[in-house]
Amino acid sequence: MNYFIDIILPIPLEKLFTYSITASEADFLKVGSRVSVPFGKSKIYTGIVYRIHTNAPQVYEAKDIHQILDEQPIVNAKQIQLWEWIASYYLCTMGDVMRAALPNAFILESETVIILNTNKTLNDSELKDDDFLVYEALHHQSSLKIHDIANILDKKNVLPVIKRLLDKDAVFVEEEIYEKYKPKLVRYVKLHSRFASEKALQTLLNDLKRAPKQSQVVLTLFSVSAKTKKPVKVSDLIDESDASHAIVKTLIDKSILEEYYIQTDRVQYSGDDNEVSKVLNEFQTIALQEIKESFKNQNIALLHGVTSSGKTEVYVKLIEDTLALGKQVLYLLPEIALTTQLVTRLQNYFGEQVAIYHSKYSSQERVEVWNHVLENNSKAQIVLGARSSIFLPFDNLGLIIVDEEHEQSFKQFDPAPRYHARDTAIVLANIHHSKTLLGSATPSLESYFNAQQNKYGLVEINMRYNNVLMPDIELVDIKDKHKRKLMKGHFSDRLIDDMTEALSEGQQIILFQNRRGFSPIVECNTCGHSPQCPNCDVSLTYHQYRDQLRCHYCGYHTVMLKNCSACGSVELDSKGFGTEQIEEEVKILFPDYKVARMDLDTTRGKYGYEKIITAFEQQEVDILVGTQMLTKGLDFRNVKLVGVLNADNMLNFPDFRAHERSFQLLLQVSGRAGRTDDRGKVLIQTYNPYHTILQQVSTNDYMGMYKEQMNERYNYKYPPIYKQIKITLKHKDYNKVDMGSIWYAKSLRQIFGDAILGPESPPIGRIRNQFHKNILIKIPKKQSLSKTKEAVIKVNNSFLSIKEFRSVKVILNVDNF
DNA sequence: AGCACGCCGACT
DNA sequence: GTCGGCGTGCTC
Repeated sequence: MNYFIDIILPIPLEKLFTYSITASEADFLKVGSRVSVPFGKSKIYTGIVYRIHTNAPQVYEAKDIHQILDEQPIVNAKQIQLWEWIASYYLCTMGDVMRAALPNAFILESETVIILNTNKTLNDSELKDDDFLVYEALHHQSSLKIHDIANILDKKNVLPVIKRLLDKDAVFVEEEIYEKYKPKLVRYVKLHSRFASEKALQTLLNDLKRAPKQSQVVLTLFSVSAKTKKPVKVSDLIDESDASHAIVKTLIDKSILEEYYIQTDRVQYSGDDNEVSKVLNEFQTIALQEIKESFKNQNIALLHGVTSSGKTEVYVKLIEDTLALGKQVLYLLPEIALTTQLVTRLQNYFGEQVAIYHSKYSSQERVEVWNHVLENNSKAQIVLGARSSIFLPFDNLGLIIVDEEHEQSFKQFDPAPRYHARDTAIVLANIHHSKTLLGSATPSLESYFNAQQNKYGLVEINMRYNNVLMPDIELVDIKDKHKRKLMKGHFSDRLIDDMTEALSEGQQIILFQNRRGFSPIVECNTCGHSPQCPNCDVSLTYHQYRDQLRCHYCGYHTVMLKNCSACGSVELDSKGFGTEQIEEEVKILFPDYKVARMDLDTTRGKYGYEKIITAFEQQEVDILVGTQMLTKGLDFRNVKLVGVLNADNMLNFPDFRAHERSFQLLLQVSGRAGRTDDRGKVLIQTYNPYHTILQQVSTNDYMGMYKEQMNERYNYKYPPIYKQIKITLKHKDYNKVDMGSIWYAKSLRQIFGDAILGPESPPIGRIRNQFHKNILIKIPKKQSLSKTKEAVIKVNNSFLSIKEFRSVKVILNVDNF
């Protein structure tokens, strides 16, 4: 009997690939294990076993596998089920899902190495210059990688050189693969076993009398191990005994000490004993009861609790209950909220049982978390993670919490799979027959709609913790202030007055400036020209801290120009205002107070974010100026005043969700104000104080916003009433995308009629030298989603089979919001 | 996606 | 004349 396996490869191809295996391999292998397989001419890839069977492929001969990489599967059946759902729902391949799901270190790829053939000596004159350089280099280094050779020759295409050397038998090539995950080893020492007896020890101590340093190290070793009753780390021993590495090394060389290694975790929790969870107040208790009640009949509940109503405490109780049942908990958060106080808080309650998983973790650290979850280790009973943690190998999830459920960062946009972690989490929970709790102070319309339709249970908390009052939100009409000359820069007299007052009372202030679409742009005062990005259709934005012009889309940057590139005039002015400019203005208005800025530029680096937060928490900073980041999961005690410098730019953003988003964002920032007993104050500056959204924000009227926005969604056929799929076509040649998108839209219209919008050029028509076109499909709720997708795939396949369009990149984005 | 093969313009 | 551009086709 011949055995075969179908495997998933991490490449965006629809097909699975079939390889041949031996009977004993068939016996050993399990679905979900990794194998490495030869793929194409020379490469070796990592694949996941999807199916083991005995049906030989008909039209080709299956290759043998290269190697089995795991003794036990690293992916379980439930995960494969989830992967399949993602691939079919979000219109991507299993390979795409695999790449997103596994930590990088699990995906091994081979690297070609070039080795000198020592049995053959070549005459230098037989070789070309480049060939000779490589040949020479190989005499010094036993092997070279393609990349090394490219460096030596300083050119990209080195394959012809290697080919010539191969033809001359001067070198071999080999494919090398190596395990990327390396366990972290820590060096320990103990006294060599030959001194186990009392007598031998005495002799040793006598012998060491003439080496005081060494003897001190040995004595320290005794005292440390007596005190801690644990193995002694070399690093601790050196610290304790005040000795050098050299002395320890001598002792090891003399076989007085013995070294050994223990594998440790890269991420360790080293907190104190766990705190007992807090007693809930009456509103929280009611909410908890209602959630439990709702879970009896429904699998999903939406917790709508105003800012600082203490949702976290409710979660903690639910987590405790789930753990008591011996089940795992997944707690999803937007990426940025993970670096903050909430993590510490949960660790205080649950200590070692909390594992954290997000993109700032190195690939090695992720493998460790993955393995802990896979083994259902006590160290990973609660996983606190960003969207990608839905891919961890859970086996018995009892509860998934999606906190800040409305956050758009749960949706992955760029590489496929373009999944929404909240929606995928619900599917994951179904697979595990577990419960899902969505939480937010400003739920997304789709979730609230689902709750209204009784698809989800709905629980509300309308009181803030400790009965703190909701902040007083006031709209400031800056059009009027401008008219009456009451503006200083971007600050109204009202805002300045309130700031002065708050500062004089020793309280802190947050100023919020949404940067999106409103960055400082340089404009020539003479001709009105503003410098554009050479690769994208956008104006460059000015960054003061480096005196640079930058493009936010492709990363292009250049030094600030001295003259206008169009007319040569020296009168260049920066228009618009970003956080940097606000910071400058605050410094001038309040020179006696300390200002800090928090945005993408200042939070770069692993701890950039924490540093600013801590400084603000410790009240080293009086005024914090920042972007969206400020809204996420932060809890400051002493903030009296929140100022929004301009609410209009986000309201006018061309997107059907702009109003919903603005509402959410403004209420979230407002929530930063007044978290202690003093009532907080929020000032929102706007040119348009009668805008309904702003009115709804100022009265905290979620229902009003919901009803009005839903009305619009009905009228204009937008989600959550209609489903939508966005199709983006990209190409560097404008005519090609243009013709392609017209063709594509036409074919779709033949099936869906006027449910098709476009093709349209997006507001920014060119990014990284690629022209974009968008087509939108609006799907009524009653229309079968799977049928629709089948039709889309059909159109897509015929599109790709047209020769002229083959080079056009097509992106299918399901639920592109 | 990568990678090889193959055909055409711009330089030592 | 070669180098290197990218269009095309294929991967068990």
